[in-house]
Amino acid sequence: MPTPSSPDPAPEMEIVHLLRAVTVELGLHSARFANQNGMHPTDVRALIALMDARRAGEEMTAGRLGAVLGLNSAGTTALVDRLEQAGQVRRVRAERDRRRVVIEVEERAVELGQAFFGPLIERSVELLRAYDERQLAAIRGFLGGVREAAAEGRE
Amino acid sequence: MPTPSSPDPAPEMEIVHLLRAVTVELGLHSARFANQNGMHPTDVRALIALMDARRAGEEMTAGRLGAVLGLNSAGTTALVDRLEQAGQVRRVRAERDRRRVVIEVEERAVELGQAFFGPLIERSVELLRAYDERQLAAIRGFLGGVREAAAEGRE
DNA sequence: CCCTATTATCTCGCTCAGCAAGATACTCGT
DNA sequence: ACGAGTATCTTGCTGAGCGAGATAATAGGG
Repeated sequence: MPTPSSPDPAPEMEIVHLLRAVTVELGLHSARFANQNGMHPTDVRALIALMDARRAGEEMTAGRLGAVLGLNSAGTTALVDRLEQAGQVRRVRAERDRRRVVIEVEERAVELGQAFFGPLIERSVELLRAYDERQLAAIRGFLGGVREAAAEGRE
Repeated sequence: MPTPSSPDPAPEMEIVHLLRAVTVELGLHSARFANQNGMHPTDVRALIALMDARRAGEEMTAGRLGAVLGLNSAGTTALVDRLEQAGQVRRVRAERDRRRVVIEVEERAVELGQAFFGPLIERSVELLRAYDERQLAAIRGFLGGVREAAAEGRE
């Protein structure tokens, strides 16, 4: 009898704990990337948000970036200052509305990120290739469902 | 043509991005828990580590906790001070080796955590119940594989 | 066309989490 | 019982992020 006092948890709990463990491990992985490049966790999150926006073809302004990261305006300015000084990002005043500052990632930062996260991403894609469409649908469904459940209650 | 300049990425990338999105969303979820209770992200991570240890039936000392969270000894002391003052944790000098300080979570913190994370966990278990054993094996395999890949290069 | 309300970013002063270095307290092998 | 080793705590400091408010640009009603 492994844990005699516990009320025999559902077998699904194993996967729930596994998902949590993965998020912890990915967080530590990002932290290593931050350390190696003299950055802070928030800087990494910012770069990820910026690259997501770029891939989606959307402009990322200082304000939107701060909102995504949960920073106020002062913190956002400091963050962009830091990233700009490190040469990972540049400020571009918007032509149309010159109050807005569009943040663009430098090619340098993109390459840095790919060099570090590339192997992990490749390994993940490899793992997925071993599964059939029904299994992939399950993975998609589970992850999407958890994301939705976690996103609930965001004001 | 959605993104004419991109080199047509593997369809598996969708799931990789989805996993990253889930980790971001879970991070924000934890941050909300921290905010609502006047805590900091590190405090939440500490409570999670403590409850994991408790479930595994292991003692968690100040030193081990600091190592898990990547804090040095000063930061660890400050962290435990904070949690103790908030009544979420108690210090217990070990009988055998009185240099060691075992950290135990107060029942109050466990209940707080279950009240907040319970619904999300329950929803996740529900999602999983919709899949057959072959699909669950795929989810386990993928998450476990990513965890292992991310854990590589941890000194 | 000006004047006001609104929006977007930045500046200033501060708080507090976490770090480096070292002090303190306890244990164990010889 | 003493010196090396281990676990935690103390001190002083750095810097990320916050609150409040300044600055700059736009949009709309008179």
